[in-house]
Amino acid sequence: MGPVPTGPGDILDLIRHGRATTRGDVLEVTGLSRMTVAQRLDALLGAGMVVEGETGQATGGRRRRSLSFNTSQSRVLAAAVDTTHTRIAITDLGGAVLADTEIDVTVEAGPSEVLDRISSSMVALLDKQDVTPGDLCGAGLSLPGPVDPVSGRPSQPPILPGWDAYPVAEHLQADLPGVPVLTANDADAAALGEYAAGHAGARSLCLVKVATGIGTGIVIDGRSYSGADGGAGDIGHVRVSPNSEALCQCGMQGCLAAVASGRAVARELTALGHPVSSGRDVGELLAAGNADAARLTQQAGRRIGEVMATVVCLLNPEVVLIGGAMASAPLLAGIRETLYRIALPRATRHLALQLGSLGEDAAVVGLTRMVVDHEFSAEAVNAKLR
Amino acid sequence: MGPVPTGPGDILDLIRHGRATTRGDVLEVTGLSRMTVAQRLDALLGAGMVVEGETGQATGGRRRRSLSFNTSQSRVLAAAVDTTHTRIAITDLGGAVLADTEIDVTVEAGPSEVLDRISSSMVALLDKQDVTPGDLCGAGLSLPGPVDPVSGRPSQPPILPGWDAYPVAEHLQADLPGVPVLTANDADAAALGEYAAGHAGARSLCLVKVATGIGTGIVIDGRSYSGADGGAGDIGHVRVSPNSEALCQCGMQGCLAAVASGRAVARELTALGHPVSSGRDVGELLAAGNADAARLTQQAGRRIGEVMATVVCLLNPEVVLIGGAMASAPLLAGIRETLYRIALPRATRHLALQLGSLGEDAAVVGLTRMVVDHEFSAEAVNAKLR
DNA sequence: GACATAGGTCCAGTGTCTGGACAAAAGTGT
DNA sequence: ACACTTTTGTCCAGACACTGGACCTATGTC
Repeated sequence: MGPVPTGPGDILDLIRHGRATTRGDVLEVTGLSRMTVAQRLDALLGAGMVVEGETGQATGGRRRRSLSFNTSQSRVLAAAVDTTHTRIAITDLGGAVLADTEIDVTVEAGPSEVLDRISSSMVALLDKQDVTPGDLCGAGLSLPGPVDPVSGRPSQPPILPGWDAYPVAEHLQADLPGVPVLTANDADAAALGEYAAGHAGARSLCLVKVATGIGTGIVIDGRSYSGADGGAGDIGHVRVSPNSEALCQCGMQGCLAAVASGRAVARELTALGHPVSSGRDVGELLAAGNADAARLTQQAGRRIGEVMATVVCLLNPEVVLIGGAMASAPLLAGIRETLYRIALPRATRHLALQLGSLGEDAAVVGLTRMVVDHEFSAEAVNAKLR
Repeated sequence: MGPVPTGPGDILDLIRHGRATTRGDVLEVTGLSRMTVAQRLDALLGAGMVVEGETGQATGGRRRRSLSFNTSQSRVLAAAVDTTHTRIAITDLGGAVLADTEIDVTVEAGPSEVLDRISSSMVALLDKQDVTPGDLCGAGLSLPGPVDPVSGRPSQPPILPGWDAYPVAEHLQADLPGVPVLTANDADAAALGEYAAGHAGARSLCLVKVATGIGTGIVIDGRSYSGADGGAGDIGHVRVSPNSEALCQCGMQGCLAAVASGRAVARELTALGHPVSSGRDVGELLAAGNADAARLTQQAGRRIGEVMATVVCLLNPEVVLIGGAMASAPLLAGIRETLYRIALPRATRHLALQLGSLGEDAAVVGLTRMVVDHEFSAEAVNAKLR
């Protein structure tokens, strides 16, 4: 067995991560000979993994042709499952959404029924767009609960009854012959999406998803960190109000989620005469400019900021983003207010705290990135190309 | 430039991390031919990086000779700086302390004076043990404050006046010609030490250092995580008692460190007639079986447990260890009590929460590990051995 | 002493990468 | 139009490194 010193995959990695954008760059970065680089690029161009473009750089001679990852060589099918609805999308390999749909299905119906419904919607979406499973390089699914990083299965999820250790990927694979299926936690996927879309250089990024529940996703050095058994980022059940009587879904009292989640804000809004129930409903009121919703959401943000102060001190992230259905100016203002007051100045000094840029698409984009990172890793590509 | 497909360094990595302990293992894991493996091992054995041992495995034929990293091929000089004293040690490459000394020097004296004193003590210790700088493969120094992961210099330390961005490594290098000097935060170093000594397989480990101050070190996948600018793990200034009037060193009120650190406990003990001031003093009272110290330390543990609940929810670590001068049964009991009551059951279900096993040596062992990881990385070894 | 396992070494063959030379392509200037 | 520059493609002999089989030695057990 001949070894693969510097295979095409390694070159692709350089190109995908922007460390080389022309042939000259590849030559310089790898130190390989021109012959070898030409060979590698032949393979990559031949396989359609890389495409050439033109750069307008006028240097007094022939212009160098730019190299870039071919994001339209195939598609990714992504499904972002949330408690009451699921977003399904077909994306190109850069995370651009080519087609999407949304179905109303509550996770409480259990994995078998939910996944069947997702599966048939996926097939319908593929059909409608004239995409066959063969056009897909992978599929991804995110869940609103912890996912074991090794097995890829739900890991003792608090709000997904009957889902524990359910073989999610295997279930979907039945309708997607030959397509690898990856799974992740929704906040983790969203964090990876925001990382890929706008903060690809950041050493550490933290996304707070505020919707019906509250959770965070952590990206360190470009890789999702999900903890020993997938439970990392679960800040919804941190005790913030020891004396509060607000009962949380988890059965405890005083959880952050019990006083600051979409569910909690919805309850307060209902009491004020705006009958809503989910974080998404609150988001709609916010978008409509409802003053009560803005005030209560900002108040929730202040409580979330308390916990985020600890998170920021502990992780010292470069970027903190706010996502989820309730992501909005009032929420950001509330979080910012408490965070900057409570946390050590040194921890917030270089911190970028802002709203996520992808909105509802974050998880879908993150899933695409996961699939692409997996299917176009140096090893995978080296294995594919002889 | 000939590439290095699978250099000796890669083989050493396998051996160092216990993924191959015999020649047969190396053959199987790498898939290389016997000839090549023999060549690589010749190089490693010849350079003294690997030594052979005997295994008593009776398999009905010739016994396989075990391969192990040669921990006595050279030495590491480690200095663990704490607020009032510094521990200096010479270790072998496995982290075993061969000689050590301690000097009383307060960091408030400023970097130049402190490092001069450390430097001369280092030289004295080397002389006494007949070790020359040439026998060292590296040196490490840990500081009780954030260290920038890129520059290796103190990064806006709250309690190290005058140390900000001071070129620590360069200062020490003057007396250690040709010896690479690495720097780290003390809790990070201690976490890495405990990881190396007893939890080498853990995906994520968190060490809480409770001494005069409170901080944590985080190890993920065998590598220290210190955040965007070295500030990760700084939980001492998380607000736990919003209404407390206890003023913290940092100028704020209600910090964890203000109510649960060694300094806080010492103050309370002094009020009870035991005149002490540092976390170390408290540790001595604890060791002597003082009941007041035990009670107050356990009480401090309860407060620390509150914050650790958040930490555990956020990071979902596999192992949490208690270290620092106040590490003791009462402290552990206090932390355990609150943590298991407050945190989500799923987060603590598989959690190993215990006292660190290295005590005062943790940081020194961690520094050794840092140096060894750096100097005997696959790339470094491949570069050294042709 | 027969047999099993671990390990060393020789050697021809294979395949990959180098590095220099040369040429073509695609620009810019006079 | 012509010379010059920069980027890229291609040819080729030589240098290396690794394979994989054969054969041998060392060190065990039964």
